[in-house]
Amino acid sequence: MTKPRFVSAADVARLAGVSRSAVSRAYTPGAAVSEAARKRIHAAAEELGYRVNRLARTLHQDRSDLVGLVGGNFSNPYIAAQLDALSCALQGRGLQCLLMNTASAGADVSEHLARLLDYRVRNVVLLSGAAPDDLIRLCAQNGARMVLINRPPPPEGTQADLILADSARGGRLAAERLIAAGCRRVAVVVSGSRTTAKKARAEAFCAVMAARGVAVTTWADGANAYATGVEAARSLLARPGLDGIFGVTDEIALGVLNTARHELGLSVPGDLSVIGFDDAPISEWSSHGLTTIRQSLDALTAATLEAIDRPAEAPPTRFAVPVELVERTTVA
Amino acid sequence: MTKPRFVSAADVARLAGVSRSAVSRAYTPGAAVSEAARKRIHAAAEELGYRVNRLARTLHQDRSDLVGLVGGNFSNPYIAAQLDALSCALQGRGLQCLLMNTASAGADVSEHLARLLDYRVRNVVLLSGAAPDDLIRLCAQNGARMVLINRPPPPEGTQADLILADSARGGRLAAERLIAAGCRRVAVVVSGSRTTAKKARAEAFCAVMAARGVAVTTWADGANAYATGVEAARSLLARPGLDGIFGVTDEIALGVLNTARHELGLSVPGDLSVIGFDDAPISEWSSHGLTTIRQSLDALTAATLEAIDRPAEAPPTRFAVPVELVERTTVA
DNA sequence: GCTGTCACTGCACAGCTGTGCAGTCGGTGC
DNA sequence: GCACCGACTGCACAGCTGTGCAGTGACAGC
Repeated sequence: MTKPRFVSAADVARLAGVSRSAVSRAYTPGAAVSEAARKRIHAAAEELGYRVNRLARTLHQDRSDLVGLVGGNFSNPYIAAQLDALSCALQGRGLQCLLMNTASAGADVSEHLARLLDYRVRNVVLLSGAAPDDLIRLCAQNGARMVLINRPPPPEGTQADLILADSARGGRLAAERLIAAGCRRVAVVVSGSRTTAKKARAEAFCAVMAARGVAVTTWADGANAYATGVEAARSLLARPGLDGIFGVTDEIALGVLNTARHELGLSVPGDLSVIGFDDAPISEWSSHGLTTIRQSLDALTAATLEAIDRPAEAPPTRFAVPVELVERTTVA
Repeated sequence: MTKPRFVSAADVARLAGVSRSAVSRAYTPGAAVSEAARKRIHAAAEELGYRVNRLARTLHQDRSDLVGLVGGNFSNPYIAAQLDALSCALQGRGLQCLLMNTASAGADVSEHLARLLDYRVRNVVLLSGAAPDDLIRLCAQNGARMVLINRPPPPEGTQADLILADSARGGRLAAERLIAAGCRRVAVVVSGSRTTAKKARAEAFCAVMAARGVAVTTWADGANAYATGVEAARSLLARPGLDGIFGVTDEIALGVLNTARHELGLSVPGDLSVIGFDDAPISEWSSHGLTTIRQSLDALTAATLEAIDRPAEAPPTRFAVPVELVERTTVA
């Protein structure tokens, strides 16, 4: 038995008794093929299980149908929701998603990411993690438009679309809400590897608090993960005094919330108010009811699509994703 | 300004003053190139931002480096965890993940899935959703090995590796645990679109209950989602009587759990015991503490890798993923 | 100086598709 | 019968890479 191979247009042409060009044309809308030939070709293709090789087709065009989706931890609830929404939307546009998990890259994230270019992706979308400068350069040199979601803006003059939730406004909303709840000693929890977006959320929060004369403790350590929130809560709440905590991410905030409630026996929002940022699907669950700053997933997805639709040579743009306070039950 | 294009080996050859073959060889380990030429070529490539085009390279080989990952809802916590682990593992093997979200396909899931073959994926891995017969045939005809994770086994004789958690044993473990807790009137919640795996979990559960003379109510409706658990709980617990519920998936079980506790004011496990299946990361969170049947993610990932490593012409295999009871706090 | 060896090097082709261009063939109008 | 037109059709090449094969040059051995 011969080793199974992919069926090619030549195989179909042989079976249908036409030239290979005819096969190609039978799959190109608007191309000149007789109805009879098209029917014979489709029948032969069906029999053999033929599918047009998009890889070879890409050689002819200047861009492929592939979009590189880069993320660090796809099990983060908000990232997962983004991934779900984005992959749906992209496929609706006839594009395919090439996934890239940076967690598997050891030291050389940069080399790992560059591998996306090996597949001639037409776009690279960064959902999390930083964008190494050489990757941005590489994308520009190859005409692959790059989209950064809530990532630090690249150095001046480099090509990359930015999609940014209004972190500063979000941070202010969170601060004002805690103040309205009567909090007088608060903390903000950021992950150690703080992206600009997360830093901006924290800084805007601190600025408002400073203006109102409220003392802020900053906890910055660990990954952007649930465990970080747990650790932060244990450490920050070891001694009483704190009455409000802002988790710079829902996942962190949920770690804080659960630890406060179930491990330390605090009443939220009775003893402590907790507020997050993102509005991940699970934040709404009745086990959490997390008050949080929502960055609209729809707006974020729409902006990404718009950025991707722009031609490769168009100048980079900046999209603003609106932010709003979602009242639930973790703030007094 | 000319339209930016991908840099090709010819461009590099021109700049480095060598033939295009030399460029190709400079990126092929073990090929005959002088050290001097290799250095010049790498320098030129670096300057231009050249990357080997894997799409074109694939034309020469009989398989690509692409693995198709198919799922229905990537924001399901367990699916997301699978995706995270799998993408990491595959990339460690030098393979890339082509994502396929079946949620974006309307009626023609089959056509949507077949599009994966357009990219000459070397494997198709189904994380959720059913495998249409024609897709299985298509994969076989093109020599792309197919891997089904907890999916219904395809018709006799078709080529597909099966990775199956021991659903029956899991269902039995769940039943026995509820019986040990003293439950006398129980329910099982399955989604409407029940896969064989989920059906098998429910059936094994029911069989044990029947053998012990315990009445079982079956709730089968809606998607495999949190909302299904919520609805089921509202409906099933409208009148008192039930003292144990088995959610065929952690996400469903969490919907039941949260609704019982926070909406209906029941004490779990005081008034009601709840048990799930999967052991998703969030089940462990102190806000839930869900007792559940764990299907080892490590074993599942390892089995998938093993299946993928097998040559295309090797006969299909069946991998068993062990299952174990994880005791937490939702069963008396 | 001649020959053989060895390390490279480049040509040419394969691998699969899309497409410009020229050619075929039937049909129509006169 | 002839010119013309329109609808197809196939050839040949482009697009990018990997590789067999022949060729080139240096160099050692005699």
